[in-house]
Amino acid sequence: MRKTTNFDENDRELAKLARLLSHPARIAILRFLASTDCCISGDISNEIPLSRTTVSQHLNELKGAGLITGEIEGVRVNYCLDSQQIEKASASFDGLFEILKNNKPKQCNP
Amino acid sequence: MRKTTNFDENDRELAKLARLLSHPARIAILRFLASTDCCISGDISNEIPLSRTTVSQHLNELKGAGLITGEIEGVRVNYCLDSQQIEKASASFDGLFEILKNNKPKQCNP
DNA sequence: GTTATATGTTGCAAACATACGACATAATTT
DNA sequence: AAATTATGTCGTATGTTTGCAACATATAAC
Repeated sequence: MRKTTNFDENDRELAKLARLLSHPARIAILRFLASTDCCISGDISNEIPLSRTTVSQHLNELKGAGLITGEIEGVRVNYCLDSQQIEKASASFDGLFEILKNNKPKQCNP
Repeated sequence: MRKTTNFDENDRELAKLARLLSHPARIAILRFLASTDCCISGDISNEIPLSRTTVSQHLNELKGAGLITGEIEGVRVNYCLDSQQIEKASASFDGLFEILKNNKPKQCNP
């Protein structure tokens, strides 16, 4: 059914990135990681109004895409933003919006 | 099941916006609209490797969110980017990435 | 070595998204 | 008014995401 293969490689990449941001929990997680001056592991679960299991899954998706890293440290896991990947993601969105903003006035609404 | 209600209003709005960009067809549609100097209606379907029905649905989602407008003109419909909404969306993403980029170096990877 | 703590994994159900054929509508052309 | 063209809507099939409880693992504390 899903026919994403037929699309432009860049569009597909950006779509994947956008999907990561398409859930408020994942946005909240990213913001939380940016706000703490130390990388906190399970405390994320306390900040997010979802079960630990579900938060863990969201963390995994973010990690899978490379936006965050998770360093095991004894029993704990320290999650961090991957600044480079964040930068790349940011640039991708910028690239799209640059194109979208440069659309000329059209004949249909003069 | 879906518990998005418990989240920050801004995060929820941004998530909705991100969801729109989470499918390559919708990104392609937006880019196509930005690239044509006249707003074309069903020609979008020819540009997108999906059935007319499916493209119509994607157009509807984009219209529902206000990112594009669709002016009926006889038998045809002229779709256009809504520059103001695009600008707003762009600013929302910028706002998030601004926060994410300003994360200080953490103790966990010194 | 047992207990407590922190975390990850599995399996399942509900909700949501995607894709399309078939039908409906409505303006234009013939 | 019949045929054509452009578009939208409905129903339905299937795929994907979200959410959680229950179980598994593994370090640390006692």
